[in-house]
This record gives sequence, structure tokens and C-alpha cells, in this order.
Amino acid sequence: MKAVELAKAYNPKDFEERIYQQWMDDKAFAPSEDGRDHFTIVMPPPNVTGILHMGHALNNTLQDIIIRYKRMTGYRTLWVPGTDHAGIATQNVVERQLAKEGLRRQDLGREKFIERTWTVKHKHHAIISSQLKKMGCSCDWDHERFTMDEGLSRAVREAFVTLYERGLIYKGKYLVNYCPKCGTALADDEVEYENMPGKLYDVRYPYADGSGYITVATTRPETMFGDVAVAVHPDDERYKDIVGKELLLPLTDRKIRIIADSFVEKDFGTGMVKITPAHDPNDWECGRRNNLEAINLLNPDGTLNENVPEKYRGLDPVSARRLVVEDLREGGYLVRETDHAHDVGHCYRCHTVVEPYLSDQWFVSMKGMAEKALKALSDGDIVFYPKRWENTYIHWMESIRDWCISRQLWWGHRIPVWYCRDCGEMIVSREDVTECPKCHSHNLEQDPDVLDTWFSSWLWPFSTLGWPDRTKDLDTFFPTNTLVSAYDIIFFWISRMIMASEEFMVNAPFRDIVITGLVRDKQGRKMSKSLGNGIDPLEVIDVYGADAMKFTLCYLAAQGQDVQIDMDSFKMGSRFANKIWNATRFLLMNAEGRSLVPVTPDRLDVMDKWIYTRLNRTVEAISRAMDGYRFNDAAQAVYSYFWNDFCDWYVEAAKRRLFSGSDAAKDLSFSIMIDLLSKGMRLLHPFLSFVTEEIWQKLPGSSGLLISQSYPTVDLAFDFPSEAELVSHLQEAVRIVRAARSQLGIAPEKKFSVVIRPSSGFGAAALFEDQKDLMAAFMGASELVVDTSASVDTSQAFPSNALGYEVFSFVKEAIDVPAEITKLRAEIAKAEKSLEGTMKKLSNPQFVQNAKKEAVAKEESKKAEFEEVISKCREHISLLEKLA
RNA sequence: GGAGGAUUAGCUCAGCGGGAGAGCGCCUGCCUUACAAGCAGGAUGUCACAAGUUCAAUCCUUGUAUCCUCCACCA
Repeated sequence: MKAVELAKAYNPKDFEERIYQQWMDDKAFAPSEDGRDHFTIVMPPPNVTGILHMGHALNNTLQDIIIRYKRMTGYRTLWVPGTDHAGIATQNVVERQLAKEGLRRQDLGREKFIERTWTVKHKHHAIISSQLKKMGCSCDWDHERFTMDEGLSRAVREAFVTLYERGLIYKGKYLVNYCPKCGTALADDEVEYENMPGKLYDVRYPYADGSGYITVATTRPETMFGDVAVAVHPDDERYKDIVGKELLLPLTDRKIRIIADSFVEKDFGTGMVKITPAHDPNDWECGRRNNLEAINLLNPDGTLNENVPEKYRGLDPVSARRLVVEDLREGGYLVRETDHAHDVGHCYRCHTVVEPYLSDQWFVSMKGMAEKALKALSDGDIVFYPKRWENTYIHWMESIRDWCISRQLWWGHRIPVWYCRDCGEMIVSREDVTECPKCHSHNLEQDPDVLDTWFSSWLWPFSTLGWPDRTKDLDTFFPTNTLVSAYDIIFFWISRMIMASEEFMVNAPFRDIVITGLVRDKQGRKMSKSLGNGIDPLEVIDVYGADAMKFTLCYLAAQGQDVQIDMDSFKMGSRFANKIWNATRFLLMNAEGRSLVPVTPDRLDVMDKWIYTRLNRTVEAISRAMDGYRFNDAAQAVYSYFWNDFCDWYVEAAKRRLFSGSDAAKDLSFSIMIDLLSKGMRLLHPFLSFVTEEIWQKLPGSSGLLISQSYPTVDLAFDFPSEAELVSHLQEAVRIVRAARSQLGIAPEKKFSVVIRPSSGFGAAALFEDQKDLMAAFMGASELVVDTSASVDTSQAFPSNALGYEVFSFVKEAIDVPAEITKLRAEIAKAEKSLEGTMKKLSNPQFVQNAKKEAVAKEESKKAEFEEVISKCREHISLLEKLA
């Protein structure tokens, strides 16, 4: 065999792009054809407004790790990628562009505007796809979907019409949250509240009969023109007698009544509330209870309309407020103003102050669906990781309100409802309608509004697989298995997907819901454009490579915890990838003249047996970690296996055999290392996909693409617990020798003698025929690892089933004797303290009685150990004293 | 007002009933036939505070403090 040249330095740019192309060419992401169990993930579709940020990188990294792991462990995997049209957000982007050209969307007209939006979509979609590819996401591009695809649009119509037919969708005039800037209604959870300083105004409302006045408190005096009553609490003794009296609304000539309603807090302000049903959600409810009129004061653009006195018309609420306050003061109505901080709703997209606005909107009634969704959880059909999110889910479902799904936008799914201009008939239809079924008029008009974006994304797990058609994909891959998402969209998206799926598929859309934390900067702040503290995944890939990014994120992604990172964090993954690269390079440059021989258990020495056993344990640890979505545990397991076990101990030990000995021995040693490396690449592949694939293809004896290989499993023929324990003792011994060398300042090239002799507390002997075999194995192994001349002290008899070791190093030169003695005394003191604790436990009859047997045994062995340490240290001290 | 999370080494964070861990940083010595992006050794912690449960608590319970997030919301 010839040596294989691996580039001197690890440089991900040399191969990442090429490898991804290879995977694509090989159709490696497509689900396999055979009939194994399916494993499906649908990717949370990124918005086509922007480019992917670190949060997406984390999400998709975890999904990719799951899907690659499942693919290699034999599932028929499908990872569905796609993007979301993101109604408001995308429309905002285009409108901002237009604004720069001095245009509004109305100037273009609906059709042209949508056309233009599609170009924005195409542009961002291209960026997003290329980002996902650079990250190495192994999603099946043949299954890629967009929420406004023909098929998904049909799904949206099907869902809308079906719900309408089931009586779950209705239209009505309601008070909704309205963003004047976006010009559209918002759902309740699209409003973000922010505490802002404001003022509380106490205003006099005179009685209509001139017999005096009352005082009401308000933060929004400009809405007083919409007042239709003043409410007091029915039990409020102060106001019992005035309920029913008429008031004259200041600055107008309108009269309103005092009513009683129990939602009023007696203790807040004056205990009197003006009721403005069209401009406050509470007042709206109160108005409905008391059959009050709602007077809308706003134009769609947020300015005051014809229902206010002329001088205020056309003003925005803030300027109107200033003017109204001034006029109230002048008129002697304003009693006082006090500072009052309160929460004000803002649009979650453009951050404009949201106004409660009375308008015609479409709603989905949610109660029944929420009950089904709650049942899915209590039946165990869905499971949250971590579990604590279940409370949040339950709470949201239990306090759910109807969902406003109409948006006054142009970009999105047009509501499939037509109105006949001639007879007023309303037609809800799956197909486009051109003729009124009632009067046969062709004078029809489609509802101008579009649907909330989430009305398409809540269908995502099945609409992407072909629903409403009963496709083969839907049969094969639904329900999906795992959903990975950040917690900020549990309400928007996850909860609604569950409801939709229960409603349309009579099944949960997925079983495992993995909630990741958010990615934050090192100050713990959320990464955001406005703060400018974001890290661009592409930049990370450019500097460190995709594998480094992926591995680092995985390593830091403790279940559900936020991840705090900066650019330097990724060095971790980068160093690991580099280590893998170099370990391989080392082996391949020594391939010259070697040939591969079969690796069988009987040909292994003790170190070989140890590393194969470690490999088995690592496979188990990864399996456990992946089953519980504990990604950081999995990453840690592969890291310490490959670096600490394989590189630091095994390869170092194997060097001896590789560089000296017979050709046969060299071939065997080489073959074992190739085997381990090949298994190692398979083990690591889900976590560092590119570098392992690149290496795999260069390994002697490998064929095909690594991505399609099977994952290592626990191999009982290569499992040697006793040898593994022996080596862990050996490692301990070696560490002692090295520490002695380092602490005593013995030069590396200076050999010194080590005596190994048996001691108690080690039970691996049973496996060996006699002590000589054990010691031979031990010595053999130690020679590989420690650069010392070692000898066995056979002067003491081995206890029959308790073998062990202890290491003495005798070094006459270069010892600071008094310092050594001080150190040993400190060690004695420490051991004595530990011994004291142990003795306390052992002399406690309750401990001996109640504690687990292993715990007691452990304490006993600890006792022996401490005693031994103490006596050994004393022995050393006396030796040192003799030297001195 | 409700709910949840965090508090462990200088920094970022794992662990979670029986001997305090990782990465980075720091100190010491090494360019040992891959890797100085490396190797070997080392120092560093009242596991926030207080009570309780237990033979045993960093881990469970309760309370306190500080920080963060979500939900609801009083004009």
C-alpha cells in the first residue's frame, strides 16, 4: 500500500463545497427506497425576508445531526426543507424598497406589487438555500416547499373551506389589534407589550343636569369622543346613587350614562372608567355586556376620522392627545395629570404602537381545537424536550382566544371568499368563483384580504407531504417524528400545527418536540440586527468551517438552555476537526508498505481491547444521549473518545508497534488503526459531516459515501471489560509516573526505574489464568506508554483474587527533599481528613443498615485506599529522610 | 399579578442523592517520526444564602436574594 497524501493543514475550504456536491449528486439525502421505519423531520421554514442567523444555524445543526444519525442507524429518513412567505415581514421589506423610490404599494397596484414581492422572495430564497447547503444540511431538496406553492395554496384553501363548513370560521366586526403602519390587523400574540412612561389624566365629566361633576381617569384622553358610558363598580358605596345618571361629554354635546360593571377596579384612579368600546379591549367587552354602541374614531391609516369634532380630524393619536389635553385644560375639565408608566402594545414586525381597531375580520374559533390539542399531550401523543414546556403549552391552550386570521395585506393567500355585488351573496369556495350561485351574476368580487401567514404554516407537517391529496409521501412519512424549534414560536406555530393536525389528520403531527434555547451574545443579549451583535453563520463557516460551527453549537446546546457565544467560541470545534484531520494524516503517511490484514478479537493486545471497549461504551453513550435529545452529552462523548482515548492514549501507545517489530505486527497494528478510524469516522459523521466524509473517502478499504454507511453498534465480540479496567489502572499508574517526572523536574530524556507491585483493591484478576499473565499484559502495555524502564516486584505474594498495582519512583537526583516531605505531609493530612469522613459513615450503624450495599462497599474500599495512601506517604517520607 | 429559567473554577457552561467536571484562560516543562490549532504536568471552587427531608444533599422540599424570559394586565 502506498502512503496517502493528506494536505498538511486542515482546511475546510478545500473540500466542504465539493463534498456537499457529491452528496447531492449521489442523491444521498433522499429517503431510501426499502420498507424500513420512516423518520421524518420538517424544517421550520425560515422567512424569505432575510438571511439565516445563528438561531437558524443552531436549529438546523441539531436537525441535521438527528437526521444523519437516524439515517445511519437504519431509518428511512426524510428531512423536508422549505421557506415561509412571511406576509407582513416580506411586504414590509418591499414597501421599504418602494419608499426609497418615493412610491407606495398603491402606486404599483396589487398585481405589480405582488410580482415585485416574488422577486424579493426568489432573491432571499436563493440565499437561504445556499446557506443551508454551506452548513451541510442533509435535507432532501427534491421535497422542498414554499408556503405559497401551488400545492400548499390548495391546502390552505382546503383548510379554510373545511373549517368554514364545520362552523369553525366566522366573519364579524370585532375589535382587533391594528398596526397603522402595516395597515393590517394582528393576532393577539403578534402584539408585543413594552412598558412606557405616560400620563394619567383625571378629567371632569359634568352631570347633564348641571348638578356637579364626576372625575374619571384615562391615559388616552383623545379617545373620549368614542365614550359611550362611564362605569363604576356595582359594589362601590361611593357611587351607588349616581348609577344611571347622565353626563355631558366634554368638548362635545353628547350625553352618556353612568353604568355599573364589575370589571372596574374600585381602588384604581377614581374608581370610575370611561367606556370606549371601539378603542379598548376591556371596554369592548363591557360594551357588549351592556349593549352599548361602539363608535370608531380611526381611519385605517391611524388618523382620527369624521366621528370626532372637526378640529381633531386627520390628526394622529399622539398629536390629537396633546390638543385634547390642552382643550380640556382650557375648558376647566382637566383636574390633574400624573406620571403613569404602563404597557403599550407594539407591532411585532415594525414596532409601531398598535391601536385597538373596530373592523370586519375573519376568525377561527379555537376552543374545540385546543381541547383536542390538550388531549394529544395528556395521551402522550406529543412529548416536549425539555418537559417543562408542557406547562406553557397547557396554559396557552387553556386560555386560548379566537384567532384573527385576516390581514389587510397583499402578499399572502387571498381569502377564498367571494361576494356578489348584485345580490350580496357570500361564497366560500375551494375553487375560484366566477358566477354567483344564487343570482348567476358574474359581478363578483373576492375578499381583498389575505390570510395570516401562520394559517399556511400550521399545515406545514402534512401540506408539504401532499395534503389535501392522499399521496404516497403522506402515507409513508406522516406523522413526522421530531420537530426542532426555538421556544419563541411555541404559540405562533407549534401549538397551531398540533391543532391543525388533530383537526385535519386526526393525529398529532409529530411526537417529539425539541425546544432549543436562543442564541445569545457573551453578554447574554439576544442577537439582533438593531444591536448589531449578531454573528453571521457564513462568517463562522468562512473562518472556521461548517464542521467547526456545527460541532461547537452541538457541544454547547444543553437541552433547552440558551447558548451564549462569540466568534472565538468556534475555535473549539475547529481544533477538534483539526485534530481528527491530523490523526488521520499521521496514519495515512505511514501506510507505505503496509497491507490490510483481518482484525479478529484473538489478535488484539490489551490496549486494542481497551480502545474497542471504549468505542462500545461511546456508542452506548451516544445512543442514550440522542434518544433523550441531549446533544451536548453526545458531542462530549465523541469528543473525549476521539481525542482523549483514541489520540492521546491509543495512538501514542500504538506508535511503538507501528514503528518497530515485524512486518506482520506492523500490518496488524496498521489494520487495527484503520478499522478504528473507519469506525471513528462513522461515529463522528453526524457531528462533523464534511471532514469525516473527506477522510472516509481516503481511508484504505472504504467504499461509497460515508453519509450512507451504517452507524457503529455495540460489538460484543470486541468488548473486554476486564482489560478495559486494567488499562484504566495502567493510565492511573502512568499519570503518577509522569507527575513525578514533571514535579521532580526530571528531564524527558532521562530514564528512571519504576517498580510495579501488587496491592489490594483491584479485581480484574479473575479473568487471567494466573498473575503472571496479568502482569505481563500490564507491563507490555505500560512499556508502550511510559518511557521508563519498569520492573516487577515479585517479592510479595498476590492475594488470590485481589490484584493491583502501586508505583514507586526512585529518583535520587534533582529532588528538593524538604519540599517533597512537606508535600507528602500535606497529602497525608488530606487523606486523613477524607479517612475521617469515611470512618464517620462506616461507624454510623444507620448508614451501614440503610445505604445501598455498593455504597457501603465503596466506603470500605475508600477506607482501605486512604489508609494505604497514608502509610505509603509515611514510607516515602522515611525513605527521603534517609536520602537526606 | 401568574408561570418558568438561571445562580458551580477568572470566563462560557455541563453535572444533579453517595469521592466537585469540560472548553477557554492561567502557571511549569516540552518543536517527542500527525497536530504548538499540539503534548505532558499543575493551580484555582464556603457548587448564591438559610432552614428542612435523608444514614448521606451541589443535586430533593420550603423560604430568601440577585438576574433573565414568557403570559396576563387597571382606565
